[in-house]
Amino acid sequence: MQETPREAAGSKSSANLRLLPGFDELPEPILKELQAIVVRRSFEAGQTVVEADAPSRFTCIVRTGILRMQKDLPDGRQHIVGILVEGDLFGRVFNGNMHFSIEAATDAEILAFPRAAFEALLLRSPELDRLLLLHLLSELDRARDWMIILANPKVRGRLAGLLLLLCTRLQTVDHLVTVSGRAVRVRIPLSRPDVAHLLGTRVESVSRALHALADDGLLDIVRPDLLEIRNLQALTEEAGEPDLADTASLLRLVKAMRKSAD
Amino acid sequence: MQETPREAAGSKSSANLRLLPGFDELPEPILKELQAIVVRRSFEAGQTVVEADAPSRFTCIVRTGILRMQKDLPDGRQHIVGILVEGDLFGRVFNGNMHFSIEAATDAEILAFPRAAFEALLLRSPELDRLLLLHLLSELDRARDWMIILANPKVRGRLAGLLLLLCTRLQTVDHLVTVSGRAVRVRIPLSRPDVAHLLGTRVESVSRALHALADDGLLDIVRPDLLEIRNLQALTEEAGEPDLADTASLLRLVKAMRKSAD
DNA sequence: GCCGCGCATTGATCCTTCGCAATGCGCAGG
DNA sequence: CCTGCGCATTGCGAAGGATCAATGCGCGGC
Repeated sequence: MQETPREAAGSKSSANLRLLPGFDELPEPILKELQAIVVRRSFEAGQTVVEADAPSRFTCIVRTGILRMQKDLPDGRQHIVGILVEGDLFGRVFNGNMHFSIEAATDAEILAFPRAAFEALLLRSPELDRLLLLHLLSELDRARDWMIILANPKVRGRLAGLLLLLCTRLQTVDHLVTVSGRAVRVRIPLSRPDVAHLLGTRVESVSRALHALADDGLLDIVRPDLLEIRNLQALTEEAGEPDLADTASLLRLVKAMRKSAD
Repeated sequence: MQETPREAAGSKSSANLRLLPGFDELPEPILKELQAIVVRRSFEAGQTVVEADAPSRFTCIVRTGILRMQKDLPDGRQHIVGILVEGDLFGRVFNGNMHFSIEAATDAEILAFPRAAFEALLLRSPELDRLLLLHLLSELDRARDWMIILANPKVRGRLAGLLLLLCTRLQTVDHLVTVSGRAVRVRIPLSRPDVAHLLGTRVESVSRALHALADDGLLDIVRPDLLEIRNLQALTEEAGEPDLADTASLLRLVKAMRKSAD
């Protein structure tokens, strides 16, 4: 949030916090106070949202778009340690700064709460506090899922895992995951280099692994950034981790959408 | 905590909670209440502390020993997603269960707080709540550090990263990290298969990578589980991530101990 | 003291992936 | 329309790691 956003603080009223996941259960007065301190900020794809190790002056929620958390290595390379989508929360509270930078992977809009005010609110509202706690817990779960994906020795397996994770992670984001017939269609909001960094490999290997999966009929490559997963089951086995991403919920999604299509 | 510990609940009074990191700042009455509900439990190396996905009935703190968090894969393999040392906190609060199991890597003693009572206390004590929050944040940082290590394409680099992480992580544990002359001596509380799982590779590769580092003079292998790191700097470069583990604090440790040895 | 077992290491071979170079494709600017 | 640029893909030789098998080592049981 240290970077100068293209659009300065937007209208404070237009952001309906109640629509954010979990926020509908906050008591009315707390919502009002949040509403009063929130600042809306826009970023273009590629812009830096937070500099690594910079004093973090805001706690933020992603309103639209996709952000990537990344660590810049001394040799110039960078490693992605996670992505943030609609409704995700980021920023420090109470201590320290973030050890990674955050960049906009797509055009994005952020709701920012000045840190001091947010912390004060945290102390007064157990509900908000618990919301944050639960968020951190699930973030931790996700980080561990990611670790398991990364520990897969084969690029193919890691890629399969990543695709599954993205599917479940992007479910809630409009137009990125859709079900067509008996297949799941996914728009990958990351470039090939991004994916390669994420998986600890190179673009070429990603390309090869992806096409290998396509050749084996597990998925179709509609466009470089648009995949159609034809065999979720096989992909899960490929990843070697069944409950990795919440595949169950994905399968439910598929069934539900297939049923409604009947 | 569902497993039957060899020794049943120990004496409640003998556990001095104030000695735990962070706990000395809790207000007296809260400490008293924690003291009242805590149960001490012992586990032998290899025993299961918590079953994955089992209803988690306790929130726990490691008192002595090392635990490993691991995910059991359907094909029988298992992946380690983290280790817990003295003072670390684990267990769910408010929702869900853990998606990984916890095993004792060494003989271990833990302090267990019944979940319901602990949660009630959390709601009444902002200090305890914040302690948990901060703990989760640093746990998240660690998970991300680990991700970066795992994303390293070369086994050698991942191993270097793991060693550094272990050094800083085990600093606080007696007799595991010591400084002798200009070298750091570290006892690895994990077996080779454990390390291999952790790094997403096999025992053979771990062995080869370790001996390669030894051949290059970065470290000495005193015993299979006892390493003497001779060149922290080079090891850090090998890992490709400078502030990965808190190497700075390690260097400070080295300097401090060297100075005191003069 | 001998044996068997678990663990770490070493060796040899095969497969995967890396790393570099070249090609193909879409797109914006001249 | 052509050109240059960015990105994805493909090909190929070389390096690294996986895999299987065999050897050493420490330790508890007999």
